Amino acid sequence: MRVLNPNISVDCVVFGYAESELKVLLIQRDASIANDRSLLSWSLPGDLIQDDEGLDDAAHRVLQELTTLDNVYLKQFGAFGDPARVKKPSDKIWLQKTRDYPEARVITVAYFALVNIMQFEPHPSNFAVDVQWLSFKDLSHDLAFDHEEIIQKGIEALRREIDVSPIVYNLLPPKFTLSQVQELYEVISGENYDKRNFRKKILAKDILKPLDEWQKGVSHKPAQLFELSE
Amino acid sequence: MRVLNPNISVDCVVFGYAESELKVLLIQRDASIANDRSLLSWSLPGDLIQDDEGLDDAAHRVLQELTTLDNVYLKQFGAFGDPARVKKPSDKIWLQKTRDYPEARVITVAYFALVNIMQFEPHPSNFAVDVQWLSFKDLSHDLAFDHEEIIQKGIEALRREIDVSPIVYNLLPPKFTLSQVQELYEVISGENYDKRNFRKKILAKDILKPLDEWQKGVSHKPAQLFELSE
DNA sequence: CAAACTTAGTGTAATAAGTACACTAAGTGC
DNA sequence: GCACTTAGTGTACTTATTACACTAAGTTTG
Repeated sequence: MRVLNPNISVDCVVFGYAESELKVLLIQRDASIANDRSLLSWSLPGDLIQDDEGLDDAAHRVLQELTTLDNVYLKQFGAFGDPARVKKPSDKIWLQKTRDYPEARVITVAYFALVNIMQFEPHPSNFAVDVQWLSFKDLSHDLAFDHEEIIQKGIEALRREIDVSPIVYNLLPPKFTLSQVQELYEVISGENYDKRNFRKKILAKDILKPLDEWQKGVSHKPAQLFELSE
Repeated sequence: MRVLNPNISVDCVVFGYAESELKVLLIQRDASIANDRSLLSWSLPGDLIQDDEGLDDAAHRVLQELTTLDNVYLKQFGAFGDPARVKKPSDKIWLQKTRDYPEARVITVAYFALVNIMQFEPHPSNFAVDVQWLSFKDLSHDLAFDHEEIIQKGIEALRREIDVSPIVYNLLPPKFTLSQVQELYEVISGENYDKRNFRKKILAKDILKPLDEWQKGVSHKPAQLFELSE
């Protein structure tokens, strides 16, 4: 039996990468409950946890329930508990319509995930009526609750991780070119790197395996493909 | 009016430094309630949050209430929410005796702090009957709840922070020698450094100001004292 | 009071890591 | 075949990291 804890939620900041841009997976909550289009603001996939599940489990479950995304790497990066997290009228109304204890103080534990947009096709389900990859750089300023702040902290956590763990390759297809890797690093860090130096550094890590395969269908010299070794 | 949220607590891992060792500030919970000495296990200073206070505020308040420590730098480093966090009989009894909802699922948001043992003299208060600095390296294995794991994660968070921010100086007295700094770094990281290289590195950061003062009362060449600039 | 002891304090050479920089190669489109 | 586009490569220079050993200034001891 499913008992939701009224005070604790999880939220997932799912990053994707396409068209040379970082994307964030956002959902639109079902507004039919209210017949009010202003409730159709974007929010992170997240929900209350169950009383008998772990935080990591809750994050996986919620992500699966709302977006059908399964089996992704999720990493906790912070808890957000400003008592004034819920101040927008649309958030209040939405809580009224959907929660058993709409006035409850809620803190949320935030996770980030990295997925390859092409491999994972999210679909809305449960109370999500739409799921979209939105460009990180032009996120609207009226996300639900404090989700804008959470996303901001999420990318900072991602930046801290980028040089110590190979997780960024989750954002790329299984076979990729070094230029793709470089562009991805540049998008995440907001800096530009020298091509030769970047390749030197990335190959020195010894985690990429060159393949006997080359890009196809590009109108210039095709690049060699690589994959993550192991 | 004070309304405690039954599901959310904060815990503080307060690090100190003395006798060349890292110490952790632990409290002993009041066992008189139960007349049972087995409840006298050590635990981190922590308690439920109030419904109308922020997480950071709660951490400061709780630390102040239990140890009288005030005005310390606290940094959030994780949320712990294993549904089986409470499994030791002594923890269960203690919750029964002290909490309005002893069976409630509780997740805790953990903070770490660094204080100079000489400058902050903690005293037990509220439900703490004793406060002690215990050596990190020989912490007993029967801390309350999952506090051992929290402390472990706390030191990992501290290690990540040590080279990017000057917070470690919170552990030292206002005036200190470079050898003290080195020893502190070694204790925290668990590694040994070359004296000359270490001094070069630490002085290159340009955050230490040499004073016209020297150690006194030591039976060897006295070392020059430094302070954190600004 | 001299010798032993303890920790402070200092520089240099060698190696490794990071940076700056420009041309040729291999495709496609016209 | 010429223009265009991105791939791919090496070297010199600068900066950071490492390894390493002796003298200095006190105290303690015999």
